[in-house]
Amino acid sequence: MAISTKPASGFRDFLPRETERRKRVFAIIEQVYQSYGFEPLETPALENLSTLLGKYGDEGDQLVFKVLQRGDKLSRALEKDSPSALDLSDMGLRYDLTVPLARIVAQYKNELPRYFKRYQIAPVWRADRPQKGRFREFYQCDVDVVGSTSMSVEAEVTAALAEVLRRLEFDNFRIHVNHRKLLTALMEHAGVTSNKHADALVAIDKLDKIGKAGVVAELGQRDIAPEAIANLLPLLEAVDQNKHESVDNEATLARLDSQIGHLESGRQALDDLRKLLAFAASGPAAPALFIDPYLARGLSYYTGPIFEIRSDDFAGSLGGGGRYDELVGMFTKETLPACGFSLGVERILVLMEERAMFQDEVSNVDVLVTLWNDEFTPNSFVLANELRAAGLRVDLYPDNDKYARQFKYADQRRISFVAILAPSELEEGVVAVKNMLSGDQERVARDQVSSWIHTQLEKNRACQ
RNA sequence: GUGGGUGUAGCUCAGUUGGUUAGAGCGCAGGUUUGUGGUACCUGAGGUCGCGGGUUCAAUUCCCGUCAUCCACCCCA
Repeated sequence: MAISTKPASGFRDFLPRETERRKRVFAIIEQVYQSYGFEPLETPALENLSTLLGKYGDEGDQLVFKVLQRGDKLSRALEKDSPSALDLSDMGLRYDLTVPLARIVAQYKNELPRYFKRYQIAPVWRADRPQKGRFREFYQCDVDVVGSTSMSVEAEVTAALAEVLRRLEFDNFRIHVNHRKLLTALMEHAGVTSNKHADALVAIDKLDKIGKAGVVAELGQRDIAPEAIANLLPLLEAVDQNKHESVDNEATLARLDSQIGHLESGRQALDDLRKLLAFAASGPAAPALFIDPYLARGLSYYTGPIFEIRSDDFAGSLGGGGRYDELVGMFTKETLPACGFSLGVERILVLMEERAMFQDEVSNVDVLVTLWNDEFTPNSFVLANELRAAGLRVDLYPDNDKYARQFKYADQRRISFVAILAPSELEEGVVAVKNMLSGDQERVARDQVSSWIHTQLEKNRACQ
C-alpha cells in the first residue's frame, strides 16, 4: 500500500510559484508595518501549555495542538488510571502571536523600550476542521503596541492595517469597532444576568448574518430571560439601517450615549471610541472605521476596544484585534497595557487568488546555460560563472541532453534567455543567445554577453 | 463536535438504467526536424473506477460501513 503523499489535513505545501506570491504579499505587509515604526520579533513554535491555556476561553483551549510528553515522563503518565490530556502533554504549538508576545514582554520587560511596538509574521496552528480560507497551519501578521493605554495606539494599529489592505488593492472592507465595556453596559442595561453575558453576545454578534429575528430566536435558545430579550430589541433596531452605505458613527455614538451613557462602563467605552475616531480621522483607516455595537469577539483576553475586518467578499473575518490590558499580568505581577491587530493573510491570499490579482509572474532565472558534452562542460561552467559574476541569475543545465530537451526545460521554468555554447561558438569567441519570448537568436561577442542580456532584460521589463 | 456534497489516468472531469476490451481534454514520454522550446501533426505510457464488507450468476455502477477531501454550522484569521 502506497503511503499518502498529501500533506496532513489542513496543512499545505507551497510550490515555488505560490511561495513567491506569498512572499511578495508578506514583503508589502512588512514594509507597511515598518513604516509605522514596528520592529520584528520571533518566538518559538512550541510553548509550554501553561503559557497557552486559559487565555483563549474553553473553545480556544480545545483547539491548541498539544505535544505528547517524551520518554519516561510519558510512560509514567500512561501508567495513571485515566490520564488526562494535561498529564500526557506539556507543550503545544502556538495558537496565536499575541499570547507569546505577552510572555516575551513579561520576561524581557527591562530590556525592551518604554513602548514596545512589534510586528510578527509567522505561522500559528489550530486543531479545528479545515474549510474555505481556514487551515490548521496558517500565517498571521500581527502588530501590537505594549505600554500605553492611549487610544493613539488603537488609531496607529488600525491605520497600519488599513494601509496594508490599501496597498494590496482592497477597498471594500470595513473595520468594525466595538468596546468590551460597551457590551457589558448593554448587557447590564438590558438586564441580562452576568453569567449569561457571553451567551447573549455570541447571539448578538450574528446580527448581520442572521438578522434581528434570527438573533431573537438564538437568544431564546441560549436561555436568555424573555424580559432581557425584550429590552435588547430596541438596541438592535438602529444598526440595520446604517450598516452598509453612509456609515454615521457619530449618530451611532449619540444613540448609544442616550441609552447607556449613564452607566460608568458605558461612559468610559464611549469616551474611548470618540477619541479613537478623532485620532484616526486623518489616517488611512478613517473611511473604513465602523462603530458596530454588536461586534463580539470570542477571545477572552480583550478588555477595551475590539476590532474585526470584514468584507462582503468573504464570510468570515479578514482580521481582528483589540486591547488586552490584563494579559501581560497573567504572566507577571506588574501588568502592562497592550493593544494589537492580527491580519488574516491566508484569507486575503484566497481572495487575491479568486480575483486573479497575481498577474505579474516573472521568472526567477535570467539565463540558462546549455551543455554540449562532458568534455566540453567545463567551458559551460566558465560561462555560467562569468554571467553570475555580472549579476545575472543563471541556471546551468545538468545533463548532456539534446537541445530540444534543454530548451523545453527553459520554457518550463520561464527562463528568459538561453545561452548556447558549443565548440563552434567557443572557437568564434561568441555565445548564441536566444530570447525565449521572441524566439530571436543572436551571436553575441563573448565579452559583451552579460551586458547584452542585461539590456534585453530591461527591454522585456519595459514591455510588461 | 454537527450537517451536506464528492471520491474513475499525474490534473480537471465524462460514463456505465449492474454485464465480458472504462473514455475525453490537459499534462507526460517518443517521433515528424541531421545543434533549438513554446504553435501543428503522428505514436505511446498510465487506472485493483478511495478502502472493507454485503446483495447478485455478475458490482466501478445498488446497499452498509470506513477513510479522505470539499462546503456549511459552531468557533475563528
